[in-house]
Amino acid sequence: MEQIILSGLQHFIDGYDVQKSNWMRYVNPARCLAEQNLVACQNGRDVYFYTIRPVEPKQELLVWYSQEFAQRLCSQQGDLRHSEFHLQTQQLLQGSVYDCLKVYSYLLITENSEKIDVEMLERDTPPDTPDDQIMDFSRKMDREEDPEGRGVIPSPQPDRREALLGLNHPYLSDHHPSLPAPHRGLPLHLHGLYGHREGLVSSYPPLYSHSRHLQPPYQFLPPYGPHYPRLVLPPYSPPFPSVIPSRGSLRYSSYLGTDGVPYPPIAPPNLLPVSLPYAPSSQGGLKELTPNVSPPRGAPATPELSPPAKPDSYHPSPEQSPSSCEEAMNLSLALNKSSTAPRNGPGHKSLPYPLKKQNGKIKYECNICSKTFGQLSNLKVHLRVHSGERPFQCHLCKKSFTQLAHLQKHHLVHTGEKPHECQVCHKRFSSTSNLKTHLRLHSGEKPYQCKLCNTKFTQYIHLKLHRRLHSSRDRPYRCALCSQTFFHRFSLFVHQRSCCLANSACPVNVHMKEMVERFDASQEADTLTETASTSQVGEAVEHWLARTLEGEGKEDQKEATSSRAAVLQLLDEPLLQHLNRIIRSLRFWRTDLHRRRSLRFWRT
DNA sequence: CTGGGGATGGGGCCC
DNA sequence: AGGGCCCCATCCCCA
Repeated sequence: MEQIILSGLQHFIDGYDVQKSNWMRYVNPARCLAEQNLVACQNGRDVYFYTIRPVEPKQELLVWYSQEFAQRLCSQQGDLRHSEFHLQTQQLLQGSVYDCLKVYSYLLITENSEKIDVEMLERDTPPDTPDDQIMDFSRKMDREEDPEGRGVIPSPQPDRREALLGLNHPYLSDHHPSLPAPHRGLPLHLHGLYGHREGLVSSYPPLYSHSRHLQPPYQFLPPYGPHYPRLVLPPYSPPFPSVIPSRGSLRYSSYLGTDGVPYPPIAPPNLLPVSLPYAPSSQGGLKELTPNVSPPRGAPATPELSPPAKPDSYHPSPEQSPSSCEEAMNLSLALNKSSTAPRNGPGHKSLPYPLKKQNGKIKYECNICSKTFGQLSNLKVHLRVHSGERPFQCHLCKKSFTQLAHLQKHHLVHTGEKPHECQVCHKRFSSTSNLKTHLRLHSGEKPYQCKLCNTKFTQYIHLKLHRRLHSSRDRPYRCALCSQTFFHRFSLFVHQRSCCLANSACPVNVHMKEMVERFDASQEADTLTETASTSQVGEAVEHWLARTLEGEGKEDQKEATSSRAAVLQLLDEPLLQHLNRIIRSLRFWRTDLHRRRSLRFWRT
């Protein structure tokens, strides 16, 4: 193969030169979609071919070129001023298989050359670079979205072979009306190589961009696990490397087999990476067809653009003879590897995530839920939540997990190991968090408190369950002005007199509303009948107030005492005056607390 | 209903 | 980049 540098393009792959080209020249275009057994995808400047079904010996390697690809091929025409392009286009029109492939490779790399070297940008962007100057392909996708808002560009679907090979094909025209302008000039990986009619779309960044949120990735990326046994690799480009099974999952089996692993011996043979949904390729495949040029496993079809293969880094040892599934996995791994290996020249890496800057630090944002992460690896682990990838499976119970650590923790279930001991009662726990929860029993700490009745709990879930009790009860007394409801008539009465008509935006009134609501839900209010006397209500309020103030800090006890005294003085007055004065007293006391910034009571 | 504990999910951070 | 550890949140089960 030869590599030339032209104006506006990076590389040119000549499939004619049998001395320099590799097995890629044996890949032919399929006559129909059903015929294809290879899928092509681009990663950086590398072109990869995946087998999507077993390839028998002597079987031709066939890849289907979509109409979308043909369209992009056309759209490039204006960009390629070099006469080489015209020559190739002419050859393409003649229907040469190799020429087709040749132009295919040509365009892949040419399009790629338009991209900014994001890795360099990521590395070199000064901290004060505005966000909008950071290359973000997902945003680009947003900007260039179909103006009509369609997530997928509809297009006619003639025979694709004809379309590509030029026999009456209408797509080798810049002026064809069906040519989706928004897709012109997009980096190839933003499209995928295949059209949408058969549901074949790229799972590359578009799926993870906000503009495509209507197409959640999991519908294209079935989660691994027992429910998805060895699915055929769908004919779209692979997801970005984070969704591809990580090397960690491969390592795990050997990792478990090594010494020093915190597992008892029973575990290792049973804990293996989960089966991947890649098509099992038959024995043979590429090797049978290209015995002299068989690439290293996982090598891209554009080897001169890729780092040399590192056999030791991901090839299983002989005793770990890879299954066909693992073969496919290794291909993915190599893809992953190649995307991160340093290479010369720009435009070999794309970002499947937007970059943000927060406090001068680069944040990696999830394209789906917009969560940001300080480290890319954290984002990649997070993305498994959306992709459904659960690469770590327990082979004892078939449960799978998104993180190795989770699997390790889970394994304690089978071993019965409880490595965390309470130093007080020596009870043992399998997790630190459960130990921490347990320690609250000894310390008496109950950090979760009900706002309404002040009941405290050691666990948040208990508070949540408790809250349901409040919400499940009927509140028959509704304020006609603000629709707030109460359990008790007198609560509604106080509410309407004290805080409903007042400026509700005033912080004092906001808290007064809370006060009334809390008293309404208190056990003191519950003990009162709806026909309770003034003094009975006043007494209940005082009692509730006193109890509420219990447990507050000593600094607050002073205010609590004086407040109780104020309440007690009011007990023998008529109810309305009674409560109003209580409220005024409380309001004053609360405002005073505000000033002193000791508001614990009011926040509870 | 409350409370205690087991199991798991997921993010942060460091190495 | 990935592993390891820690932490918090959550769900579930059961007494």
